Amino acid sequence: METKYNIVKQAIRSKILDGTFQPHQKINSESELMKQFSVSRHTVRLAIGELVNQGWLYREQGAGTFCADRSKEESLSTIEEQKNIAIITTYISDYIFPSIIRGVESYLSERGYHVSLFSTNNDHENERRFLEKILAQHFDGVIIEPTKSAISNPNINYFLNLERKHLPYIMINACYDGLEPLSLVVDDEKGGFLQTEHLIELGHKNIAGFFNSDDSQGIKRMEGYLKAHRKHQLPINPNNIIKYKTEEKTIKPTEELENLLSLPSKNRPTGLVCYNDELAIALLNVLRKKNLQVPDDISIVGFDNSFLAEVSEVKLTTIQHPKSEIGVKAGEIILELVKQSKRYKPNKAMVESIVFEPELIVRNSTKAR
Amino acid sequence: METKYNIVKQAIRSKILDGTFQPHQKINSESELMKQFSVSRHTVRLAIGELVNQGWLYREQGAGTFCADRSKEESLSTIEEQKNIAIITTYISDYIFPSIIRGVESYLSERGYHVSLFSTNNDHENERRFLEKILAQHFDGVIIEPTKSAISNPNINYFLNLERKHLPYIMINACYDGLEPLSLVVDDEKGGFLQTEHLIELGHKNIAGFFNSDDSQGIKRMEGYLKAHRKHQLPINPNNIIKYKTEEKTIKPTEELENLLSLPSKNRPTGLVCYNDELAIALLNVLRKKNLQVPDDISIVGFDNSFLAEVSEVKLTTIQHPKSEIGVKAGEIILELVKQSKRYKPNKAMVESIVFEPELIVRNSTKAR
DNA sequence: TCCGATTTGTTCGTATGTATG
DNA sequence: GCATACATACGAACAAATCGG
Repeated sequence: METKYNIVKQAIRSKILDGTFQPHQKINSESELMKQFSVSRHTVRLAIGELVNQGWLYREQGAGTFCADRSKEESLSTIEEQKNIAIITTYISDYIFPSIIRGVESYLSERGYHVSLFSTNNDHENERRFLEKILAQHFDGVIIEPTKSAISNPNINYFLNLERKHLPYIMINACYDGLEPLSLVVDDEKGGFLQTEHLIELGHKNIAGFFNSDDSQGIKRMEGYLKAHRKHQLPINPNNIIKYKTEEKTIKPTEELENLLSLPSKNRPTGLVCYNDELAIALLNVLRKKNLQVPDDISIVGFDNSFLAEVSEVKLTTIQHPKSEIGVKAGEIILELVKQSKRYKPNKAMVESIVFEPELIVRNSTKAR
Repeated sequence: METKYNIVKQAIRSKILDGTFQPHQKINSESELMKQFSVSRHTVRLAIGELVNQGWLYREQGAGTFCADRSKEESLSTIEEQKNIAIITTYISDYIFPSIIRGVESYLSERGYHVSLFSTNNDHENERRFLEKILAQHFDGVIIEPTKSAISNPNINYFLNLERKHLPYIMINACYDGLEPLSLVVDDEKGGFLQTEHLIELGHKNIAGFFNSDDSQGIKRMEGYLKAHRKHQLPINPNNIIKYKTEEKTIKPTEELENLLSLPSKNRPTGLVCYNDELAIALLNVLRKKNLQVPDDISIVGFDNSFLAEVSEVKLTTIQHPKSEIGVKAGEIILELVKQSKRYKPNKAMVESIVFEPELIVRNSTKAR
């Protein structure tokens, strides 16, 4: 689908969906589009022709081509309830997302709704594609887990367009800057704080922290790590803070840990604060290879209290994550918002963002020294 | 309305309306129409293009242009294509299903389709509810993982109804008796056979097998277990075969293992064949508590080669499961079926059921004795 | 009201790519 | 492998409608 006319077509469609072209607004003329895309007039006309046929545009000879107003048809089709909620996550199969999705699905399916699933694989381009699809088709609401929430988001226009179309959406796990939607998040800073303080209270003074720097969860957990150090007036060694991107997660943290372990023993960390349980398990593997005992030689704290925490011979000390509960709550809230938007009720402020309080789960991977 | 392309268009339309062109009949080719009306190819294409957009004709590259079957007003009333595939699984978050779902989603979303997710939690009543919803709304195809595939299915009528409505569906992992849909399954009997034979070839003579009896996978893996015993003329001790229902999975197998371990040492099994990796990990926990070493004291074989196999201190010997590959294949096949059903083509037998061949992955949880 | 620049509508020609049978 | 048929893309020309001055 990488034909020239399709490229032109999708580009125009995107500008409609992200709100650049408002209903009845004149779009670029054929000759302008020819220059912009370096294609022949025929190709431009083919692209526009299909969009006209699909009801996105209308043409007026001598005047120009205009963005159609789809709101009327849409309101017709939203009357017959679709009962369809979209959920966009970064990863489907990794780790805790299946639990969140299950929570959403179980709540919604009991109420006659169904869930359409979109996975961005942490790629903004995919996120954009899915938002376009959701805007173009009929969904009653959207639950979004932001992609790369730590960096600025190029798709903000689409979210604003969701608001313009009164399509309710909520965010889970994190939230983009510049948007103020309802959101369901864990207090990640406090989580990171609890992880670190636990080790400090056990007498550890040299604590390494491993944090994903792509999403805001990682950044906040790191801030909690720093806060705990400051509160207990423990000096922070910058070398003890390892930040990694998602793509590097299988290599960089383990390498960096090996570096830390090769230091002279007085400089070597005695405790590891991990971005999540998955990473904790990966680091545990490194420690095994080096014949280091957990928790006797080194303590390690995970995050999420996933099944991984109880799978190994060393049961992980970790932080509770709401997982499927967050999914159920997300289902509840989105349905309430859908109800409000259907009834055109001035919102009763019944629904509010929720911040889940993290909680330390102590198992066998940490020990006083 | 006396433009050339309009003349051509009306002429073709007339031939459809007066029955000269019957549904699915090939109409004159573009070059023939050029001669007939003495117009350029572009003009012919313009005329045909509009008729295609209005649903009078459909084109097939290389084959020709055909008269559409307008009797089905249903397909027309859903103006824009929904491109919506439903997937019904037993569990969303358990284990390997996320990988399968991810495979389906990644394949379909790249092709502009989206996936609606339904989870039965292994309950036929839910399965029925979802099938009703799918029949009532508009979906282009359905991927189903059967619920409790080992016992007879009360929802068979719904599947027959899917066929009546020409709604393509395929089954993954297992297949209901009495239906002959396309299906994607692992050769579970061979898998169970490989698990067991591996232990036999390592010199084990007393091998316990733990099988889920709800789904046909469990039954078939058990049959493979029996077959391996027979092939190697090893007597089968019925007490060594533990069958459990899904609801019992957290309790019964571990209890039964404890019973087996409390037997006098000569009757105690030295190898464990597990329904899947998840169970293997659960049994591994029991063995740890009893201070038994794997693989020195006892060998254990999993199934699925999931992430669980590599998470523990003992890396599991297990059987390869296609996981996300099965999802991708399911996506491929369902789209092919959708295409065929849309085009009303007699199926080209391009698509066939696939049986994935299992493969033994040897790691550290098994050892010769 | 008319003019001219702009914009879309119709039609032709040509060439190459790709799927089908 | 080959002819056929549709798909994509370039170029050119003139017609018809619109709009600002």
